[in-house]
Amino acid sequence: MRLIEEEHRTLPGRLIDNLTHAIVSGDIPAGTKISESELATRYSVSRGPLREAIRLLEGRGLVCHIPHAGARVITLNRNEVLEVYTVREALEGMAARLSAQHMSHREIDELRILLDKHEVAINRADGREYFQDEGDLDFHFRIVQGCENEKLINLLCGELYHLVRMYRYQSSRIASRPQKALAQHRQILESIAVRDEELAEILMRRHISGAQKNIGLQLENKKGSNAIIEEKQT
Amino acid sequence: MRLIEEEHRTLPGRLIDNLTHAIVSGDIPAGTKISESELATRYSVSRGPLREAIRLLEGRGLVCHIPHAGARVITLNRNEVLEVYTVREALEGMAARLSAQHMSHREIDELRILLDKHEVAINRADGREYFQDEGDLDFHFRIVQGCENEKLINLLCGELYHLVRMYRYQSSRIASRPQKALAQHRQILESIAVRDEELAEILMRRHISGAQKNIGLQLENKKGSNAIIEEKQT
DNA sequence: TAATAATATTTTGTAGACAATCTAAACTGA
DNA sequence: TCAGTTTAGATTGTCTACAAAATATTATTA
Repeated sequence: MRLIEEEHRTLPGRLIDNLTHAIVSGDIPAGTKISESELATRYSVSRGPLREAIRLLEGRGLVCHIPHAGARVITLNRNEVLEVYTVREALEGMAARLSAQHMSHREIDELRILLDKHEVAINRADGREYFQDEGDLDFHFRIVQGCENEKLINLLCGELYHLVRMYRYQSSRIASRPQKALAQHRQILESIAVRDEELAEILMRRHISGAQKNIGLQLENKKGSNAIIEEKQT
Repeated sequence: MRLIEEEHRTLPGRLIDNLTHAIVSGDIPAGTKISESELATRYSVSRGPLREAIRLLEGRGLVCHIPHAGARVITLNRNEVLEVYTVREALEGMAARLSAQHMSHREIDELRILLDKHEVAINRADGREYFQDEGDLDFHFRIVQGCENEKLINLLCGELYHLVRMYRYQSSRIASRPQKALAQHRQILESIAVRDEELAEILMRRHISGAQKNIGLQLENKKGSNAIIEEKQT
């Protein structure tokens, strides 16, 4: 695994992208210790730029660093996953409200088309959950993009998005109920279409809160399984 | 200005604290270019640890970095300040809701005492706005602490808190209306005391939304004054 | 054999030197 | 005088080497 050879960028920049991707996609699993020397040789760079990249990731909260002991990919236990969803509820609720104010008719129409595609995918029943999950992210992603609040977009599409993806890869797949989620997406979109901010926010919050409950139940049993995973592929 | 000489910590760690404080307190004003060599000599460290600290701050969003051109302290224009307040509204609203669920009677009583202190400070009319502003932050700070959601606490007391402080130092002082704010704080606290989550969230949101409006009006006139401040004390 | 102490090895922290890039100043030509 | 080019300076990017700390290993003793 070498660096994606982009033309002209700086080493820390490339490392940041590579590491971020590796972490959120699960290539470097949660809890893994990050060995500077090993990664340095793997990416064939010296430790300097690598340390900078790690520090940036630490600032973004993807990695936690203990002095003289090195950095580890963060681990989300059940409680922390639920916390993330609470934050999402607040933030995406607001995003939905703002999108109801700002989204163009064009964007709304495009979203309708997107949801239609999801429907056929689901009905074809080839719908491996993968599709629905990615579709879910996609829908939420677009709503967030529509809110026209840069700060909100960065938080949601940056940090929190990464955490949610990490969790999805980390945990065993969820038996989501695509039809239900799709129906809720439709409701949300229509409330945005008629510019009902209040309703848009409420529906979005209910939608995410429901997902949170499902996840809470699902993680109920395997309480012990969230211990830090050690030494697994540094 | 040298490093705060703490016993045993690592250089990047100390630099992070020093720089963060310098930035949010306005010692290094918004927009300032961050010169590696100068800061390195000022803090008497080599550029390595300094670069790490800067990268972490970049990850936290306090600093923005352009390859081969160096890092600058971020600047908030009017619109961005308002955006931050929108995010605060969503997040602190949720925090108030959670605090209504989780705060202990003891914490609530302590907050009542705090508000009493604010009242005498205001009535004595020695209330330089400083007191009220810090008091305001203090109140909000405690509500957030009471929500028992680590993620939420980190976002609010970390990133956003820094941005709000930065803005306060950056802009000319605000003619806030301490009495009105205090009354709202009292309302919020009482809704928490009776465990009315719904009301607590609504009141908190209204409170912050109001502050946002004030700031919007205040920044109305001096639209031009938000240009990036250049080269001023690197 | 088990627990503790001492040593060895690995890993992180820091500094300084060199290379690449950008900025700005000086120069040339019209 | 102004535009464009070239050169000089300063700044950022990267690497290697060394110091300090933590972890792992071995040795010693009860």
